[in-house]
Amino acid sequence: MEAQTSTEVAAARIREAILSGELLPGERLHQDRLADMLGISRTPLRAALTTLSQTGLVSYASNRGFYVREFSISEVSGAFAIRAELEAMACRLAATQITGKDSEYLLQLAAEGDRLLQPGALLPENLPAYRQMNVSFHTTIMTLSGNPWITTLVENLQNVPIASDRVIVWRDYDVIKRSHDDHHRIARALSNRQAERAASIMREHITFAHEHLQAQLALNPQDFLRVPVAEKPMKIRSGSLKNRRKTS
Amino acid sequence: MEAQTSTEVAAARIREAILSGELLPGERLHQDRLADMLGISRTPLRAALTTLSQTGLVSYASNRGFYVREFSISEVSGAFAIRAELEAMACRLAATQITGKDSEYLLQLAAEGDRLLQPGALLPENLPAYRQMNVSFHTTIMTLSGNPWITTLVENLQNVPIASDRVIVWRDYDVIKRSHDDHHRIARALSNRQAERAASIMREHITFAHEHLQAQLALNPQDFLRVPVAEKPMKIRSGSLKNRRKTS
DNA sequence: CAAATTCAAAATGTATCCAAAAATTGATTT
DNA sequence: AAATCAATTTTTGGATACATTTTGAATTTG
Repeated sequence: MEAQTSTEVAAARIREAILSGELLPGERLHQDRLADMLGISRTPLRAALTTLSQTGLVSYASNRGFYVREFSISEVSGAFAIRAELEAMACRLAATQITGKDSEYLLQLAAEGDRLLQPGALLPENLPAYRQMNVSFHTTIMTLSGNPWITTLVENLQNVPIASDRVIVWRDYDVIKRSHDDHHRIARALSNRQAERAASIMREHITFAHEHLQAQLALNPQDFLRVPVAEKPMKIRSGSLKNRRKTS
Repeated sequence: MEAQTSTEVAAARIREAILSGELLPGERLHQDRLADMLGISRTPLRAALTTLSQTGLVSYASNRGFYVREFSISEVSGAFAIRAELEAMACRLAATQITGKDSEYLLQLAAEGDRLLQPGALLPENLPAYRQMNVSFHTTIMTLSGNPWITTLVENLQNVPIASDRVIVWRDYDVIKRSHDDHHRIARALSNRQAERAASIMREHITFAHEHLQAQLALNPQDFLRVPVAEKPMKIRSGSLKNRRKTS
């Protein structure tokens, strides 16, 4: 088990709390209270908040403290647009230098997706696995691009709550099926070193995901208020992050 | 004059020290020493280092401290490649929504460049002004794109020491002249809403800058060991950041 | 003699305390 | 009654003290 400093734990915990909607956009992050809730002192808490403020999840004003950052619709859209461009670029680069082993891995991920979609629907119990497969597929390609900045920058963009590829609208089977078919085509195009083709499919893949998400957001906003992301609960003490006060 | 917290001052000071080469890549950043050098305690210093580690200038390992981050050649190249792509994208987006006033400003910046290059060379005393004009030109276009992420992400890439657009190889007049001619063409293309044309020129503009910089780096590496960036010296106490020890 | 081990010194991580700034409250004035 | 201002409270920023981890050199052991 690797050693984790309480700053890192706090940062991860707060990050999850924000992405999951436990802490709402615009909400003030009182240092005393938060530190108390997490059971740590203000020093590591402030370090964690400083980290998060640089990654963009938290905003900060000197002498006024930290807030959960608010994202405008245009920022969310913008994040998708850049992701589409960067991941298309990743495809272009990856296609020129992909090895047989790499293609095999991508095709394997696609096959795993097939398996998870076999029932003719994305079952709730298969959602985490599918999500994991999806993340792996995208990050693998970005890694294969050979340009580490793509991974880094896209990671930044994932911090925009709704634009995260951890969000999957899993109710609409047809859309998922088609999206997964994109994965197959991308994997094949990369295997065949069809750079521009892979890039095009990827661009459309992400652009459509954006469009679809926006449509869903307009229809069922409540589904996105609390995005289910908690893979590993990462519990520090017991109880929720909110509604805890000093006991002394 | 706006209030600045000592954390912010320290971050700015260390940032400059790294970009200017005063602190060398890979160098260990001892907290006690650095704090002492800057005349502050470790608390704000650590906050500053945390900030810098998130922006990518400083690397960090838990319980092992902070280091000046080392960049591989491939990372520097990668940063340029992404910049080329993102700024080309900015051109594409800006072209569709540019106003007369915006074009006028870009053309004005180009005209200022003409004025600075009038002598038939980029004189050392004109270098800061030219650099400023160059930065303004690029950031203006990114702002006009309407996608704030472009500016944010490119700013991240600027933290890669050599890939910063504050670096201008000002000795080679022909190259600068041609590069500045690109600016004119980009400004005109944007004014005429020629999106793809503007994007193409911008991509080549940055790609060539990279190529030229690499060639220069191979020829005269010493020119890049200490990149002259200090516009505002930002002196905290007197003396250099290095070679100071506790006096007690 | 080399590798492993131990233990002290040094450096990092965290808690607590103090100072400075901002927010709030209440009184006062218009 | 609304606005203004001063005093109080709250909250943030920074310094110091303490705890934990790492490091490195001396010592031991095979």
